[in-house]
Amino acid sequence: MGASVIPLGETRSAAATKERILDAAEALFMEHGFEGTSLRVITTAADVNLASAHYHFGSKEDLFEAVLTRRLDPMNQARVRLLDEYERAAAPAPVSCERILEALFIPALKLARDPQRGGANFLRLLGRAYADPSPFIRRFLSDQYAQMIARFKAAFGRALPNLPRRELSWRLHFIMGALSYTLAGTDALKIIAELTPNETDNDEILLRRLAPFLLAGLTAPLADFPDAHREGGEASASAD
Amino acid sequence: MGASVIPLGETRSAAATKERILDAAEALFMEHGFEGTSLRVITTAADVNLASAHYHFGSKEDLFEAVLTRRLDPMNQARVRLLDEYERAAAPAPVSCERILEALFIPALKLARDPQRGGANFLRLLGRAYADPSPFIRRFLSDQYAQMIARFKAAFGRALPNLPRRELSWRLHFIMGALSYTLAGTDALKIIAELTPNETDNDEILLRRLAPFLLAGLTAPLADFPDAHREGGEASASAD
DNA sequence: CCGATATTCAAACGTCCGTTTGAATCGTAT
DNA sequence: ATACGATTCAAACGGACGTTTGAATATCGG
Repeated sequence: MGASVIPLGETRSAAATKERILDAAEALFMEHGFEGTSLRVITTAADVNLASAHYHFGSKEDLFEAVLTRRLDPMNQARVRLLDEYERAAAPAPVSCERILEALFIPALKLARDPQRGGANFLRLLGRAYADPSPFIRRFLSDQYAQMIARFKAAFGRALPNLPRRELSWRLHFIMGALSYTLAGTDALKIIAELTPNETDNDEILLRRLAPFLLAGLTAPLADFPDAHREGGEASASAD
Repeated sequence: MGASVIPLGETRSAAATKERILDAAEALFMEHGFEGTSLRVITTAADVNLASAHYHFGSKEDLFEAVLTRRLDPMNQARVRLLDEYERAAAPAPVSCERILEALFIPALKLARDPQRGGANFLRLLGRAYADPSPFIRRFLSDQYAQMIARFKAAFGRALPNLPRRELSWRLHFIMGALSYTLAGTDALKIIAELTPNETDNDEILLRRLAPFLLAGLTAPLADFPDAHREGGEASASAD
């Protein structure tokens, strides 16, 4: 469980308070966003005194980062660990793209299906954090993801030796975009697409549909436009 | 220009005030989000009295919707119009997927490259609105997009007659996800992917990379798992 | 059991929020 | 020029915000 370890000089009940705050904050940040969630509603939901939040976490921003770190850090570590495993198993051959995508998705899937650990709630919060304007959130995510992204980019580079690094960067960017957007689960466009709610709630089905889609994009042949052989689409654009 | 039309009983300078407010709100909402932007900083930036915002728009939420509508409505109308054109030109054959994607992208491109109309700023704001938790934003986007999405889904259905409708819905969902995420341009993961800033700022290059990626995903062969016959990554990851 | 430390608590701090008000000013048709 | 509606303005409203304080309470090593 990992969370049952009580740091130096920290009371058992204090650790429980911290976790109750984190749990409430996770659910509420997910529901109303960072700016839209006050410490007062968080501490009320956690049945904890308002000042406790500052005592344990320092500030609202620090609390938000703690909420993200609690689950994001283990998830990204699991991703890298899984990729390591795959690479060891495949050596000296490179790991296939399918497998690399699996290493990216499976830890997210596991988290999503573990209701005791916040699960889907957290992934939706994470997906929203990607699009949050606050500078401190962006800085935080950069730091958290830098290692993992670099690791996976190297792996994809070995799996796709003929794909220029530049193009690979783009495609990895698109993959993370589709993934985070899908995990965020904003229901606005989902409903429009006439997907049954049951379908989009089940993250497993969702990601298993997403993986083949992304795999095809990742391995797509190189586009033939070196830069601008096509002139900027008039309305009646004769598109090739 | 379209914006120079002054509605009944509205003074010329009043129309200018409304537009100054909209411009300032667009830039600031993009920068700090809905909850993180106060009417006071908007009206200060617009060099307008605080009460004017309420006089012209009623409430902060109404102002936000007005900011979105001003550009989103024409863009989506242009998309449908362009698709109509392509269909008329191709009839009785169905329009190709490439063309349909073009109809989806070109109006966004045109908007992005028109600096006089807010351009890229607005697209980033839009991308963020997709992930915003506020219910009124979600409801608004649903209403705005319902028609256009249905229209494009039908076109894709004709272009890909062998793709089950259900699968098409998913893939359209992923497309909108990757598109909105990319347009949002959150720089956190961009920088990680080691893309030069110059590259991600140029929306044209960006979208022209995205289109082939999405096209490949859209036309990918059907995944072979009806539900769960796939044995996934065996390495400690029997993800069921 | 005691003393020190960790934690909780109610209350208050100053600030900013969205919104409202009522009077002053502007623009324009008569 | 005047009257009238449209618009701007400074000021204030009550309330919610993040944070701080200092006393009260719980916890635990000695």
